[in-house]
Amino acid sequence: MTQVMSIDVPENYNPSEFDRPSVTVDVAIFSLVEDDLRILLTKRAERPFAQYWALPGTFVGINESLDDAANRALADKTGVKDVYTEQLYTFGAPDRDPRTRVITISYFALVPFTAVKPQINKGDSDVSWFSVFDLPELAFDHAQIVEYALTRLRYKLEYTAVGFQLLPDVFTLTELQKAYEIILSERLDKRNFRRKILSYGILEETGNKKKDGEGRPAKLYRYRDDAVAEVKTRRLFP
Amino acid sequence: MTQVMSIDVPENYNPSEFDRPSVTVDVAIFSLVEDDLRILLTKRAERPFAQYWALPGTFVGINESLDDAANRALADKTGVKDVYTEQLYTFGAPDRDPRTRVITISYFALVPFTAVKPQINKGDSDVSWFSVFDLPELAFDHAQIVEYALTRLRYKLEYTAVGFQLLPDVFTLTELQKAYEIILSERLDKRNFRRKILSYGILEETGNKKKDGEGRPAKLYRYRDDAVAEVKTRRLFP
DNA sequence: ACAAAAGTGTTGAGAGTACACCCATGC
DNA sequence: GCATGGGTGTACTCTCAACACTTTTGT
Repeated sequence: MTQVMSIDVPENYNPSEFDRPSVTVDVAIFSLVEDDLRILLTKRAERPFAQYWALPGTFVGINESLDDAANRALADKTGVKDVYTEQLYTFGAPDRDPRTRVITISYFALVPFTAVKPQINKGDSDVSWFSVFDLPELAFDHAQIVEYALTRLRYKLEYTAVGFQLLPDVFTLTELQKAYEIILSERLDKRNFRRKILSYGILEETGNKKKDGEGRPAKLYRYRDDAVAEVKTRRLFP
Repeated sequence: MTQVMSIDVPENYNPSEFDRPSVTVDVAIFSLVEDDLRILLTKRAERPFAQYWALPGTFVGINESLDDAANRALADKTGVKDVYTEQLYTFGAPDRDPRTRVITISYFALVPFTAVKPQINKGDSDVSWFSVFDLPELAFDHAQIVEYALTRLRYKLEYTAVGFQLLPDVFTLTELQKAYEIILSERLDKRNFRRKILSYGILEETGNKKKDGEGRPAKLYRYRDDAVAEVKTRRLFP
């Protein structure tokens, strides 16, 4: 059924020795939706993958950097660019994809929900947000990747202010605290939280106040332009 | 000059879209030699690489896990197995290797120098230890990988007791402290160091004492068997 | 007895945690 | 004027850093 054509390969071609693995990137795209930490999953149209949700991913182009591939996968599903992404870990167990050998470099991305326009592209039958606390069964080893991504996200919150990447451009400290509480699944003390976040020195007041809803209007903050670079340089570990 | 043969490929084959990158692992192998932190480098016999030292590395076999490939590269150069290895980061800039597209998953390894028997294997013209504080010019982006590996190693020392991986099976606390001081390039307080290391609870006394040299004999310690697993689970971050 | 390295405790500073009340606004 | 969420300070605990003398052995 599959039609074929011929190409030239070196005389000493030996599939078992020189076959190359496929290389993909898979991106755990986090966002805050309705007071819940959610992740964007896709379902492929073709069998035999129609039954499992999977992380958005793509093959790495032959002249494309890994970061570019990750950002392309991200933009393809969400329409957003210029958000926080970071390489996580590379998964390469020989049998992780039953079809063929695939090595995948995992990334995580933090996107403000207000910026997202989920898109169903060619090859996908569906794209949807799922709570990380109530995930469906995932394809391949993607459950492991999500767990790793979530652990890393929580860890980063402890010693950086990366949380604001999930919020709109301007936000109140209460909104930021709520984001942290959702991700860490624990209550935080308001005074201690504010002291800690402000001590990082990466937020600045806009001078404006939020005046919807009830109660006293809250000061609006934005993060300094150089905050992203600063957070990224503190990656290390793992 | 190159002879060719033909194989079948799918009809829709499109080199620019489906060509696969090569995938390698490169290993930063650290050891302590003569009160210095050193790293094992190789020089390839073939031109045009005869002029640069490079990290030991290898292609990832089509049915081989990434960890297995890293350990194979390690055993190939040093003869050691079962030492501490950990995946670091994956480097994939399109032009990092001028010959062809190569994505490399970097690892670091900590080996006790007493266990190493450096070996010159096929393809190598030379294998040698170099101080990480005085490196020659390296091939590709290997200088960047070494810098990353060293940063990670130092970071891990701050919150784990991974340093004993560089020492023989049994060692004194003074020897362990010296290892830390060399890696971190700073003096440490003896009492604070001992309190901190022992508080991890991963060392145990052997009951023996070291009786060479002068002065009071020092207690010998070993690390608990489960210490490696414990250190590994604390990887995360970056 | 002396040289040489091992071993051991206490104090002070700073970071992190727990905790309760007043303030500005809309209705 | 009251309901709603915003904003603020202090005391306690624990971790980390600084610091000097005694002990055990070989010669």
